[in-house]
Amino acid sequence: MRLLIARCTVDYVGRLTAHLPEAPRVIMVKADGSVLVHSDGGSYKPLNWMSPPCTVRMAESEDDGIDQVWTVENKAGEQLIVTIHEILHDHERELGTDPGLVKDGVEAHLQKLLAEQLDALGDGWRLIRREFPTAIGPVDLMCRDAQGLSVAVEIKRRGEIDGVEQLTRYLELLNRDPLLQPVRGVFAAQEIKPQARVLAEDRGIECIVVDYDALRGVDDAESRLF
Amino acid sequence: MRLLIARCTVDYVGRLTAHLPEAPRVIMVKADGSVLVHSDGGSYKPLNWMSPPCTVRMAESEDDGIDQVWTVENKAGEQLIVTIHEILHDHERELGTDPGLVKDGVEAHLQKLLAEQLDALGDGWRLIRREFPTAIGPVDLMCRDAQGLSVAVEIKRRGEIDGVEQLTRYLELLNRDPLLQPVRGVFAAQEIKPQARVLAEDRGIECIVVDYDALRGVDDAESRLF
DNA sequence: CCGTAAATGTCGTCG
DNA sequence: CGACGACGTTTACGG
Repeated sequence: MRLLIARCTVDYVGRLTAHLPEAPRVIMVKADGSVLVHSDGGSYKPLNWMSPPCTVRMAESEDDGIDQVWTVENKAGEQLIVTIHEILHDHERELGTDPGLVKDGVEAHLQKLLAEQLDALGDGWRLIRREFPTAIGPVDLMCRDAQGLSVAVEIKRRGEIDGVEQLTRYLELLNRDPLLQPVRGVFAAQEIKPQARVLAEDRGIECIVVDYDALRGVDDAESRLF
Repeated sequence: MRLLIARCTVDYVGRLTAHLPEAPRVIMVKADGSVLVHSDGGSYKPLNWMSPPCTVRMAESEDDGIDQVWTVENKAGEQLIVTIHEILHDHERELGTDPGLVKDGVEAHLQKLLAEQLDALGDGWRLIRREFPTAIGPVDLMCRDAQGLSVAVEIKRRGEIDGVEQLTRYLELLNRDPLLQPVRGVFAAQEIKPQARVLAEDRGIECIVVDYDALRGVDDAESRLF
């Protein structure tokens, strides 16, 4: 890991072309050769960057007002050209590999909790399987309701239009299967946007807002019993 | 801008919870209070972060093996807690505001070029308007073909399934308008994924792969004439 | 390696 | 401020 603060000009030529006029910025060079150029604001996204795997070629320059020119290139031939006018700070250190991030609360957990607590979706439901496979991708939960009819459940953290489209595609396909049809759809999310709800209900898809904390609470309570 | 290299533990509690075990990492504190925690590899996305606007509270610690505890919080109450065990490097510098990035080659440009060179889509077409407004959003290009029939064009850099869905929604709506219908659809992109092509053609939508460089070349040549 | 779906997506624009 | 679509989306996961 090398950290530079430098007055620099940066050009990217690849999927698009982008140019950064000269200004002081932070340049981060990671162990895998990737390069990030950050300004002193904005979000976590760098102004410009090159993702690994890539190679860095660093060349001194004789030109007036230019200290070095870095050419960072990946396999696809995309290039990031960093022209360094003046180095203001330069520090390098080995960090080693990171143990990595542990996450909780993403869609996968919501799916697991709902699979264990189907009553949050409907009374008397039975789980056929999670990640029920279809030709165009897996259905989050495939169930049978109390009447034994098929229900395809699409789970999202935030329910938006594309989630409804996704479920619609599944339903269209599943309803061609004589062993399953008729299959109805349920769109379950912690939050459902109004547009998504309108579209879903227009297509006969039921919307259910689920409470992650409540599901987790029940789960924890059950865990403590055993 | 403050750059730290430190052995640290990081916890995020907000839209999800996430934990980083102790390890040496780079911590970037920007002028707007945002904090990024980077490892020495991966891509431009930090392991953990807090986006602006947010506030940082830095507290010394008496605990054994803990130097400082930072609590970064945003308006929504999401928290990033950085526990610093040992500072390995620390540097701070004012960078000022960045002049910002200049881009070229994105979808807007492709749309402009196609609007000027409709013959790349079909002979004898007339442009009705770019960004043709509908209740559910603007259609990239609304045209009339040589027979005077309506054509809705959806433009993408990379043509994938959701682009086809988007165009399908527009067509469904537009075909209810007696002044326009029948409206056919054209899906134009620099690259069209096989699945997207199958879905589009299944719905009677024509797929056209456009050559950005060629369009730009013609455009440049025309520009030089005037 | 391709394809799909998720993301603490982020970022711009427009109402 | 919310909604919506683009993004050099990036990233993870499965066949």
